[in-house]
Amino acid sequence: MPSSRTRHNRGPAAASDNRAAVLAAARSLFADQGYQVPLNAIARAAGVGQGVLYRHFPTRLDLAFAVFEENFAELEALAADSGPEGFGRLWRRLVEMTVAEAAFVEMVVDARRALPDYDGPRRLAALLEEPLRRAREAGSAPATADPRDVLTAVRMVYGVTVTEPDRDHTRAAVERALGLLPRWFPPIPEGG
Amino acid sequence: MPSSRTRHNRGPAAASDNRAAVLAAARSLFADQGYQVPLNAIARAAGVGQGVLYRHFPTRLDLAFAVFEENFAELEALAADSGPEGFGRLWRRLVEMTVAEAAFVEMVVDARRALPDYDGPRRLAALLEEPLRRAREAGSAPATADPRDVLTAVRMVYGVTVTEPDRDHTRAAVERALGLLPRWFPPIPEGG
Amino acid sequence: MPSSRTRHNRGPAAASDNRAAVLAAARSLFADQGYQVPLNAIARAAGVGQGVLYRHFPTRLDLAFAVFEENFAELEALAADSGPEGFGRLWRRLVEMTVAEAAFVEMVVDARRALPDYDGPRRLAALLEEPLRRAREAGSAPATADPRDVLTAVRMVYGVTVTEPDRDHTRAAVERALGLLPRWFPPIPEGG
Amino acid sequence: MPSSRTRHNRGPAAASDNRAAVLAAARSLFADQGYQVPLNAIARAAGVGQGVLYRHFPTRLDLAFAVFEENFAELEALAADSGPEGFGRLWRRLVEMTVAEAAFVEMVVDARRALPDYDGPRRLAALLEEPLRRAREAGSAPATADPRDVLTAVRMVYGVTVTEPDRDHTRAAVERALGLLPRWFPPIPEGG
DNA sequence: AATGAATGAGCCTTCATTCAT
DNA sequence: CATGAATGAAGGCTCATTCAT
Repeated sequence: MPSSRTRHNRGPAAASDNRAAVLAAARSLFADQGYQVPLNAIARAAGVGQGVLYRHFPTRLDLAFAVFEENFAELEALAADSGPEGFGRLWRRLVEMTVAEAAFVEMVVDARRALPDYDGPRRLAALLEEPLRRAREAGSAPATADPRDVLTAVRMVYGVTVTEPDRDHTRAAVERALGLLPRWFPPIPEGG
Repeated sequence: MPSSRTRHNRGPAAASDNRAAVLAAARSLFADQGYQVPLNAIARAAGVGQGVLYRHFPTRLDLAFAVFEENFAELEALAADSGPEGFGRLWRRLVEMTVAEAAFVEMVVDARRALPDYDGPRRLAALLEEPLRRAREAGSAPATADPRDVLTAVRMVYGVTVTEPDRDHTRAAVERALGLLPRWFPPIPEGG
Repeated sequence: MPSSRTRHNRGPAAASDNRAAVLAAARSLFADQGYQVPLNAIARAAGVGQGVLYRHFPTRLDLAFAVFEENFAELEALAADSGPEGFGRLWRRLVEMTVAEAAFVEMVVDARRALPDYDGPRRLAALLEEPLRRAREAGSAPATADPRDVLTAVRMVYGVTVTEPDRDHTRAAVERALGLLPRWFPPIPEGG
Repeated sequence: MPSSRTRHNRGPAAASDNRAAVLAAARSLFADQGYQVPLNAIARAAGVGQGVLYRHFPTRLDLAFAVFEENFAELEALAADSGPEGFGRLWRRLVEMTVAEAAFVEMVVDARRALPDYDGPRRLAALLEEPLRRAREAGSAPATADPRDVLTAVRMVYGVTVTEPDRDHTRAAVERALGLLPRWFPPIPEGG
């Protein structure tokens, strides 16, 4: 009999619901408050106990991995796109993610520090390989263009994003930054 | 006779030594651990009590202002340099500072947030004005080159720096980033 | 196995015990040391960690509200008392509370400062209304007697209490003070 | 040769100036911020070093004694006043002091706690003796009126003063309190 | 398996008091 | 004697992590 004074323990069946709620809350708070947002704030926003968070995600990194796995998956899906526009779309999405979720980048940094053989950057490089090759073949990228350049450019955009105190100016700041990159990094379409 | 349990009070004459010790410790720890390093760690590293730090620098920003005022001064001195190479030197020094002391950039961000009329960015833009004008006249920068582009580029370099978990790779990562910027941003000379 | 270095985590079931322990410790220390007693002293006296105190009572005022809500409730119960003696009992209890728990008064002052629409004084005035009306009707209070007079008299008794350094003399000092008030404020019965 | 970097050490001749400056600052800050105002705030307001304050007044009590000795002296002068109005003036001045300088009362309390044979209250009682005797003889105070009643009444006024969060209402609150005291305590004249 | 409370270390800040010059 | 800096204890608050139920 559920106590009238405590929340319902909904049992094992709720586990995946809880996990999803934590992930959604984490994504939202990572985006709003950054990667270092207090974990208890995430649990609270998810409407679950602290224990649930730790059960599903023993460390902050585990949680961030799960949150941003979706980002990886989305990027990989986009990379599988065949057209000659593939690289452009991928780049634009990377920029959007960096702007909207700087925590994505911070997570990768944290992971590389904590887990020496974390493969995030390699995974990103790998998914960029083929679209970039096609761009080179199509002449929309120079022969020397390399996935590492793209990852570096993402880090550059990240730098502009996190040093902008006024969110209303972030887009303009990022546009100025993109303007400094080589032309083969397509700019963000207006209003995008 | 100084107590064996408390540190010696070296008297007011030590004030400037202590201030200098705090500044040195702060510079070192800002460089090593970033702008958000605990203030008590700085006091400890300087070999002074907490109170000394607060007496000299009531807030973290006051401390960072004092530490990085030297950076501003150095850059302004460099900017007063005449020759057509002025902008190149300034840019290289900005990059070095950003790499060695990412906290410099973080301080500016914090100041802009906390003190709406903080003039750091304007001061940087102002000192870039003249060297950049000369560079444009000498044809080593395009007519459209603007101090705001330079500040944006610094933020981009910052992004690369703080996302590099392995300090041994920072230089290579920054070089790759500089390679993506327009040619009028001179690269760092080898071994520099 | 609980560590020998850390206290036992008695689990959520202990929550209400802990809350009660904090309240009891707070009441005791408020009475002994006044409203400004360090919060960590309260946590220590309650045998709980700092966090527990902050979890249950995020601010000093929250804690004091909880402690002194009992006082309000007791006074309201007393006020519901019918007979013509109602006001006399209420007054005597108010005096006792003020003497034993000057922090009660200090809490109301703090609340008025921190929360402009704190209703403590209005609540006290309201509960006095009816008993005082009956006292006026019974001729034991003058027609002009007003709840505000009663609250003022409580503040006067408070003044005598907190300026008495020797607790053994507090009763005598308060009796002298009551002797200066109009007769419709019944004195404390001897030995009371 | 006075250093250009530190304030002038004005030598022994300045001692009494400094003492006076500290007293003036202390009176002002005691009145504004209460008896527990930080001592370094007093030194700062007086424009002297901490050491000066401690040299002249080793403890807070020593400082408060010196500040409020003037109050005692003023009251004693007033008490020497012969007319039948003597007590009334004395009482009004006591009330004014209590309202404007609650720290006066707090000092007496602190002194009684710290120095068991502090004679402040006796001194006050003594200076009240004669004026009160005259008032009794003139029929403006009852035969039972006693200096201890007056001191108690001061403590009552103090209670009203320190529990008033809004300084703009202090006068009204005190007037209500005076209205509850026996008639032989003359009220404050309007606008007084 | 979920709950949500407990713990305590850590950091921030203030201020009474001491003391070299 | 004055100066004014140094000290460090104290207290406030937060949050990562653990754990009884």
